[in-house]
Amino acid sequence: MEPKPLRAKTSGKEALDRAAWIAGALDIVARDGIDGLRVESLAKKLGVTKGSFYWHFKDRRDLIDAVLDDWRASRIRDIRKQTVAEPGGELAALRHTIDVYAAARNRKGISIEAAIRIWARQDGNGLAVVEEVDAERLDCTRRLFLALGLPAAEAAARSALLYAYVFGFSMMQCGRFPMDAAQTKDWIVGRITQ
Amino acid sequence: MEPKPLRAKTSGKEALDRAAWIAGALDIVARDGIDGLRVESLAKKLGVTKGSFYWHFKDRRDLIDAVLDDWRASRIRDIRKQTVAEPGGELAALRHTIDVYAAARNRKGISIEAAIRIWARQDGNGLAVVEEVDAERLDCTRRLFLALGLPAAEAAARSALLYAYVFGFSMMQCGRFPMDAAQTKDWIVGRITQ
DNA sequence: CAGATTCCATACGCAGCCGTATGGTGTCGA
DNA sequence: TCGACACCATACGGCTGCGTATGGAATCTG
Repeated sequence: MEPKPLRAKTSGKEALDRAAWIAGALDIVARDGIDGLRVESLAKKLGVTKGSFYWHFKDRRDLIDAVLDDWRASRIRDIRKQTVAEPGGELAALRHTIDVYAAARNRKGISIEAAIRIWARQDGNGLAVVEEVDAERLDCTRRLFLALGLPAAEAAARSALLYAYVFGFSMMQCGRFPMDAAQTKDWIVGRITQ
Repeated sequence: MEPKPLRAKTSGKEALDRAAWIAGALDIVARDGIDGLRVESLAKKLGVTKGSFYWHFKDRRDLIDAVLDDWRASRIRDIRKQTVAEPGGELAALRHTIDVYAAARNRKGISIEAAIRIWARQDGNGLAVVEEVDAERLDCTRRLFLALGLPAAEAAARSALLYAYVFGFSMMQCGRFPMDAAQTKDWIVGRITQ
């Protein structure tokens, strides 16, 4: 009954699907931003022409919305995965979350996030997506603080500080900072979580 | 002896100088980013044609560099102004700095900063400018913490937390957040400064 | 095997933008 | 009054990018 949309081509070249286009688009977004995401250059990067693109997508906006949906889903999936904690392991989970998100590694993810966030200032749909991700992230860390027994207001404040710090830190990773000193980081993590 | 380059035109229309072009450029950068800064659209916004632009600037890159220089100078001037403190007033100066920089107002300034920072990831000159501004801001707040008698490592860590928080907060001001609750803000400010 | 469907190439018109070349108008100094 | 210069308009060629129209090759279906 399933139409089985992905056909296993016997020839050497695999047919592209929307997921492949979105993956390629994310590479470009990380480097050039949403505005730098061009149909023809993306097609060239994938080794095809835009004739292929306009078969999979209605227009450029359709691609952008697909990228946005993909990003939202992956970001929500990730924050939920990073913030799972056994009872009693909430503090370790918080430290782990800060460590993962405020990392010099994951440059591509940071670039994508920054690009989407900047662009979303001028776009209603993008704005909604960013707000959903922000809300979920704040909620996940807030729940951990609540599980540690903190009062609601302090849990909200700590999660806000955590998120703002992590995001601000990652956004400033253009150049090497004195911020990446281990001693400084440890002090900050303690200040947020304890 | 001075060549007096700016002539007071007696006619109604004032002649444009580089400063006027830069000011107009900053408006566009705030809305569309550096990549959205186009010579012809900027000229249209200023009520002239690009014939005028190419008299004042060598090319589009020349304008961008001028915008960068202007932004760096104004940001360094501003952080120095906001962080002056009488002896004994360092804590108040720190609170004032957080209040000024992590404000929902000043949306244009935040947009400009974010746009420049994003764009600087792909540009050497922009990167250098951003790093200069970051270094100066970190240094200004660090000096305040040092004046409060904190040890050097903690002063550095606090200034890093302050900067990352303020910047992350301002970058997330797309939608309304639970972060702007007065109670939450007060808790965070205390956590950073005390 | 014949037709339908999937996936992509090619070609076209249109628009935006860059940088240059060139001409025009107003203002200044001698 | 007369160049000289500051400031800007107009016009041009070239490039990039969007979206569409159309054709073609490969695969699936009956």
